Amino acid sequence: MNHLGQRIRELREMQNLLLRQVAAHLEVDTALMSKIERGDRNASKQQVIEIAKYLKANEEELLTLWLADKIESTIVEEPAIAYQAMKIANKKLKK
Amino acid sequence: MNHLGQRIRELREMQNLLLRQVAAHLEVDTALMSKIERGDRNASKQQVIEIAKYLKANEEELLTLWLADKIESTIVEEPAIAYQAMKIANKKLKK
DNA sequence: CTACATTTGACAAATTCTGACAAGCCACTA
DNA sequence: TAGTGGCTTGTCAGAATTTGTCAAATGTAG
Repeated sequence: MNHLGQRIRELREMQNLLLRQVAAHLEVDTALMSKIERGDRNASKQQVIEIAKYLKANEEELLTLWLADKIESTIVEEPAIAYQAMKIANKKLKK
Repeated sequence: MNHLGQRIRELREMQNLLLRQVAAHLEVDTALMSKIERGDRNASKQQVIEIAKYLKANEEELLTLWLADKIESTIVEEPAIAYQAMKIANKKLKK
């Protein structure tokens, strides 16, 4: 369960591309690319940008999913207080 | 700028306690306690719980601030997309 | 079976985090 | 002025986590 990976896989399969091809453009192992799509590993910001480029996807969309995944992994262990904490974080954001 | 540290300092000073005393109860160096209050270092969850105990504070309140700080440090580098990402993360939370 | 794509586990290298220590700063007071 | 007490800061080693690769396993279509 991973927003970014799911979306990447969707985009990749829509274009009939192989993991190997995307991985080659990132200059990483296919195994790593597989893990990124499956949510076993996080992509770096730069990798997300490269993926967007290669898949002709909207960079901001993918980065947003990437950030959402990071936020989720931050709060996942504390579901009971996550909502309140997000409210506080959000308040700071508005400044 | 750090929610948890500010609150801890507030609580500590209201009770006229020294950094040294709180640090002793956590069994850490005073320097580390100073950094936690100033936001230079993150406290662990267990440390937050111990601090709440020692300062007779509401544990959930402090943990919420602690989590808010973690969320903030996740989004701080990406303010432009943070709001949208939080919305996505929040949606997942509701399930 | 073969060929190819993907997944998985294990690992070393790289990076980040943790807490301690020592030195420094500041305010107060003898 | 020197001394004291509380807090802050920089640096460091060890611990913990993350990163990407490799090799082997699994899946899938002819």
